[in-house]
Amino acid sequence: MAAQSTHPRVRFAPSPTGVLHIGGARTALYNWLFAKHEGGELVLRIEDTDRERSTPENVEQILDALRWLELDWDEGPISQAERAEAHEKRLRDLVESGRAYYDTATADDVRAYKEAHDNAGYRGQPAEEGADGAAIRLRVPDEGATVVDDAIRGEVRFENRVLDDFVIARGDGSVLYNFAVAVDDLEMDITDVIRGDDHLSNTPKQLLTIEALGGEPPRYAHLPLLHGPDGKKLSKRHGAASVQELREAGYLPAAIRNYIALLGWGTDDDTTLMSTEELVRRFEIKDVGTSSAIFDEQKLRWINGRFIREMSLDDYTAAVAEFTGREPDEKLRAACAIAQEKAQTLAEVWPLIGFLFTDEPELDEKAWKKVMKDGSDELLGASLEALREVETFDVEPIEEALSGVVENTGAKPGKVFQPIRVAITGTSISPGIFESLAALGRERSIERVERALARLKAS
RNA sequence: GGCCCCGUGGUGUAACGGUUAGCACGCGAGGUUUUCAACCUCGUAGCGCGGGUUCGACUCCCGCCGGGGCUACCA
Repeated sequence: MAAQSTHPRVRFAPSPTGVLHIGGARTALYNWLFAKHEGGELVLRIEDTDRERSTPENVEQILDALRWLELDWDEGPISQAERAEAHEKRLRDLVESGRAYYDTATADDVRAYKEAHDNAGYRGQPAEEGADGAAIRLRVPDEGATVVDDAIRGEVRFENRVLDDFVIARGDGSVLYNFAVAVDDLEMDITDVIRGDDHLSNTPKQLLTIEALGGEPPRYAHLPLLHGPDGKKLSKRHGAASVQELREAGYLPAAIRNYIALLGWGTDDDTTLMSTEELVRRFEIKDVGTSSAIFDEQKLRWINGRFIREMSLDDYTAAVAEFTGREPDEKLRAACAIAQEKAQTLAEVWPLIGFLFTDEPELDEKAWKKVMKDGSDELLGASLEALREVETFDVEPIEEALSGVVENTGAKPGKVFQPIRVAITGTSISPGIFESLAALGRERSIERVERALARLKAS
């Protein structure tokens, strides 16, 4: 096993498909939390031995998503291209030392071999060097076992006799992932690798490669995979499945960090809401669970709402400004002030305050029908009179005036307030009615109520 | 098929040989209330199945079932 280091070098390697999935985000977060908690450094390696997938644009999108999530790294991104020389050299070393050999066997050949040998691992016959299109395979020992000492699952044992001599380089000389990553981990002095469970079965290959190279392997930790609500692997079909989509849906980076940290890891004292600082302080890789989890957006919504309500007005205004592409000016700040308690996500804010930023709010006919009943015209008329007489158009005087209407008419508060709400916002859902009126201002409030009244009388 | 991992309410988790199986989201009811939220109270629902081991098993062992991963000259 790797030597204990007081200064861990942790590497993580998101797939550069252009989309940072929730699972990938969680892996990145755990790597980040681990590195911070242990006081080590985080190395970002791009898994781009597949050149078709990892276009520069895709890579940049992944980096963007990570930056937005506020997960920074100390070194990298390291790309395949800049490591090519090292890979070739190690490859040559292995062939020269006899630990790897040229082989022309096809996938069918390998299958046939296994069938003939009771599912034993494939063992090839070395071909002439440079034989046409020959790939290079690593020689796997026949005896013993390759054991992964996993920080989360404990020892996982793979019998060498069932492991194939696997291909480490293609016929054209280019190297394969399991070889490349093993060489990089070794040469870059990586001490800890935290990644998805789907790599557990690949780990013996990497272990064997490092062993053949005469190096010490890093410590591994394999995270259980994430699934969608149907228990299948999480994908776009399950709604928001990527960090980019979560961002568009109006979630806060800190809330996402809190939520996905809890997907597979929990505290011993039932704490749910945690600042990132607290996450860093409490995160222990050994406490990560072993069973796969299902991404549940409802709980994320709840956590996000809690984070929103705890933000300062300035931070909140800035977040809303960024999300809506507006200036975080006084006007927006005032609007945010009356809506902060109401929204679970940033996306829900604008529908609540948009009426303040338009001359004529869009009217929700359904809401109008539901609210404007018999007698609404009289109550609205009375409210209009009361509003006209308010001296200072602030929350308290407005409340006083409208409460007077409720008292004088003996109507239920809702009968008085809802028509006003629809009149000034166009909908039946809005921030507090007094706050909304005050924010809209005298002129516009009165004008809108007049307009509604006219429409009411006309019908 | 072979190899490997996993299995506590609908969801995320805690307890890990002895508790009325805890917490949170959700859901339901009530309260508060100018709408919607928020907030408060109460409630709902769980150890996949079958064998062992043990005085005692959610916890340990075995089998089964279920889910997932790998099994590429993909990553």
